[in-house]
Amino acid sequence: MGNTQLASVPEPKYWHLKTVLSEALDTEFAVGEVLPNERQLSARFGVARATLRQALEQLELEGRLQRRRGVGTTVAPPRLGVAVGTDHGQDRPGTDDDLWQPVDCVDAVPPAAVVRLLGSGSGETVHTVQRTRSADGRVIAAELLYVPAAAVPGLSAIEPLAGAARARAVLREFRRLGLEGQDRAVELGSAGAEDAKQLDRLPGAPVLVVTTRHFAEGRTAAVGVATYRADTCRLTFGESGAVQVTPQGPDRRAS
Amino acid sequence: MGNTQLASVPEPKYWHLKTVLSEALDTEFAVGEVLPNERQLSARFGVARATLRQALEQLELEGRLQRRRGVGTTVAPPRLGVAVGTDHGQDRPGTDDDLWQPVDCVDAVPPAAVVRLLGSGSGETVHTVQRTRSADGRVIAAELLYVPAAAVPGLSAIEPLAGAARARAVLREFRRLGLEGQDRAVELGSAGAEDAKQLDRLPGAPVLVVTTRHFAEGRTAAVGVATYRADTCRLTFGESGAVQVTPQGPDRRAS
DNA sequence: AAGTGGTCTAGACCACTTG
DNA sequence: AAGTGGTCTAGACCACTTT
Repeated sequence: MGNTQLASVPEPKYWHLKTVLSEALDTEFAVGEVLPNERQLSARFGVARATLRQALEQLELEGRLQRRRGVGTTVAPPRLGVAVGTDHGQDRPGTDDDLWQPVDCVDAVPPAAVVRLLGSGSGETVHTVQRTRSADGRVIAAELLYVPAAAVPGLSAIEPLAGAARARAVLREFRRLGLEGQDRAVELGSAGAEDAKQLDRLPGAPVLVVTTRHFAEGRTAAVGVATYRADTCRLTFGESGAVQVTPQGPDRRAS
Repeated sequence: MGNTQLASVPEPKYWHLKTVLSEALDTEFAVGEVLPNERQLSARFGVARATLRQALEQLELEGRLQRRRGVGTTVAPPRLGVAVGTDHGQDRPGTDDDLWQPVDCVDAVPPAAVVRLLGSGSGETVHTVQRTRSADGRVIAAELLYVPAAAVPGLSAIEPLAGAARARAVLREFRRLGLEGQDRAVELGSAGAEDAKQLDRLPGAPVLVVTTRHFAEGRTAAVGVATYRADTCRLTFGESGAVQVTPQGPDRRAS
């Protein structure tokens, strides 16, 4: 006998490292400060660079760090609380708020999963509006809003429009509908190539995928698929008045 | 000249691998089926095992795969849609629904972030109720519900209780309050050691952290921090009637 | 005991940003 | 050109589950 605790809990190195770094971040670093580079850190802690990276990846996933190739690793600010309006006028597509910035609009046949949600025909093309949402001058979310042509009949006449102008036109028509409600789902995903570019992240970066169904006239009038940067965003589902963009950190359980 | 596309887009191997595997999963495998082991797969694709693992990790993050040490890698079923009630009677702690299963209850001083949300004193101990939520016989979420002693004054008399019985007592008292509303935030996190055990995952596994503020008598009466398995869960925020446990996959953008 | 995924190493090269 | 993080390799050993 002698050692009961030491051998019986072979905590992975990267896990222990993460804990140590996490505490150091709380006490010895300020937001925005750059950490020593990975080679220096791995040497200092006496581990391989891959192991050190495993710890950094976790901390980045938790929104504690921000890493940029060619630049370095910096201490991330607390996550931004972004309101994903539940039934306030807020999120109704087409409203003049500039939460969302129209980018483009094409007609295409949506992915099978979206077709299923729309309940429309399988080969049908729908207006696909591309929008981005920004905060503090940075893009934090990219959305594809799928609006079946049947839902906005007034549009065919304005055909010639393209790009952002076209997107605005579709949204304007869409706004004419009396929206009856929305329906949301949130899940974890990883950024595709296009999303990654818009979010200024590498492909595969973790994102929170918010799928919204917009109801009008008893049917699903549109489906939105928004991808939020999971590293920098905390999605808030208000209800109690406060239309907040609360920047206060919510919680982190004992590590 | 000659090659413009080939050299200009040096897509990472693991990314390409992920795409190939993803398509194979759609066409050649059934849910629950076990894949060849990592050494075989890496050999078959002519890459190092670490590279293969990078692709598998992403697919697991997206809920397409499930890996268990000592067992193997299997094709995951579509994510489970779990309702995170917005203001339906549903989620009121203490209701007899068995969405949540009381596990334990201790009095302790909560993490700083929770203290901030509660607006209570800093050194104050609060009733900390531990609950788990299951679906299909598996635990999908673990929650710590922080209830300040001041909010449930009727409890001190029943002191001797402990464990799950104590938890039920606190919830019963809490239910007596007239809840006025809730407030939620969702963000990405990684499972701590205790959470991981309850969720049957390894520490560091990705989780969706749902922070709920319960309002009563014009104050924050309790704060819940729930961690949902991000690999298997899709959180739904109903509003349109349907109290669903929709098991249909919502979407996945073109890879 | 055998087979699986999980951790770790030491090194190499690449893509990107910045002076 | 120098410095950063990102990708990739080939191998080793460990922890866990199943037989």
